[in-house]
Amino acid sequence: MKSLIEELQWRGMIQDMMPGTKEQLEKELTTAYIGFDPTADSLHIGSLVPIILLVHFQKAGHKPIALVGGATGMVGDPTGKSEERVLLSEDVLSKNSTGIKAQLEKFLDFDSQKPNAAEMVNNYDWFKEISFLDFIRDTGKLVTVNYMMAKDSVKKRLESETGMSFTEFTYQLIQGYDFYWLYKNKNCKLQMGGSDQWGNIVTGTELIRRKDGGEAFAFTCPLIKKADGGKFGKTEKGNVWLDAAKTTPYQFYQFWLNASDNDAETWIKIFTFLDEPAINSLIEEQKKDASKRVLQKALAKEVTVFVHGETEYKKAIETTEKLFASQNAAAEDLSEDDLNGMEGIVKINYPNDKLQGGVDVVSFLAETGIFSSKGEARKMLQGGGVSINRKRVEGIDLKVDNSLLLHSKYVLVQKGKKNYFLVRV
RNA sequence: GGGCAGAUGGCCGAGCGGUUAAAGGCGACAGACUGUAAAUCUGUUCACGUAAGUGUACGUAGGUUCGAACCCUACUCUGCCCA
Repeated sequence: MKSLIEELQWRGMIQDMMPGTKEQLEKELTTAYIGFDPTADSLHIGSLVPIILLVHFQKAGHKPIALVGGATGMVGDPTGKSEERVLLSEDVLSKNSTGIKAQLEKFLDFDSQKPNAAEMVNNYDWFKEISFLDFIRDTGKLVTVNYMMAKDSVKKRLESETGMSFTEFTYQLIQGYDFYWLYKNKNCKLQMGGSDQWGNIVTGTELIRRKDGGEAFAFTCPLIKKADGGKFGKTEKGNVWLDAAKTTPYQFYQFWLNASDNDAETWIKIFTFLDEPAINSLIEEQKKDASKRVLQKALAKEVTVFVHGETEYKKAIETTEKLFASQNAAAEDLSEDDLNGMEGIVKINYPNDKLQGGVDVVSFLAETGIFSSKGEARKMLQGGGVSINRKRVEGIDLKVDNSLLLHSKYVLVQKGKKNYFLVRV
């Protein structure tokens, strides 16, 4: 049986680790925390890694704490940012914190009967009590500016054109204090986070040592990137969210299914709970015939089920199969139920009477909102990027009228290969 | 308070009186190829318009000029240096 750390190492989820972390975890039930930034009212898949880390942690019998950064969010983490951040208002922050809290509750076990029940905290709760003077006397005094300036996140900004405000400079102290507070009040001895958080985390362990002579531990996981160096978790529509209202389960499923071969191999270890033999055999299979995309399918399945549940996953699969499995099949073969039952693709209503006399494609595409203007629709048509009922629209002279209706009710429009729209008249 | 430098399209970055809706790159979108990959190649990329074109746009406000992203003035913001 592998230890938790060994398991995470095999999955490629550990970048840096403080000495003694493994021993601490083997010694006793340990409490650990990860912070989540309330920069939006929903988490996106970038936050999935820390969530999964917490789940692994809890599964291994330790106690996870999810910290929502109500206070730190007010300051703004300068890490990885080349420019000063715009401050969020208190309203927005509290709304975001609430949204994030609700999502986290789905993934961790908060059953307070258990000794390792998960807990959720908001650092605003303790920071609101602390006065500025108290903070600089009790905490600021313990850390030298020299120490703080040596951090990468600070160094980079000092060298940059835009500089850095005092507010952001203090960020690491605020986050460091969080760790100290949790150590003191919740016996939390471990902080995890993305590797960009290393500097902030270490400030925390230093504070614990200097304020209290205590010993605390930390490890970080690598930041996820695509193999081609692109940003992870972005699609043509922007972020991939965990909230089904923002990113439908179908779109969510598609995101993972579209992972490149290289990415799929890395990601399946990180984002799923499949064990080593299972993953290895999938990788084997993938190597034999990459075109089957077994890795992508397994990855997409596991993650979709984890986030949205079995039922939504099944619907996503159904829609996927209808749209992609038999791509040569005529759109006319899709039954009315098929069309209507496709969850997650964009559905648009269009007034029937407009169609009676026939509408030119360009206006049709613009008026349905599939394209934001006629000019844009035309450009895409001329580039050959639009299909109606699975047939490429050649030229821009096509009239859309009743004869194109499937089941006298629907028009299936594709923008590019993967973006489907169902227009109902 | 004083001096210096700078502010250009989603980002980076050229332009320094007319041929500039503004080179080049990145990113994004689409096409070809394929496996709903990756890499590569091609096209598009301010808005509206079939087009000709029109409207906006080079920090903000004025000015000089037939004509200004480009020259002048003031202001705002940012960085650097000095006090």
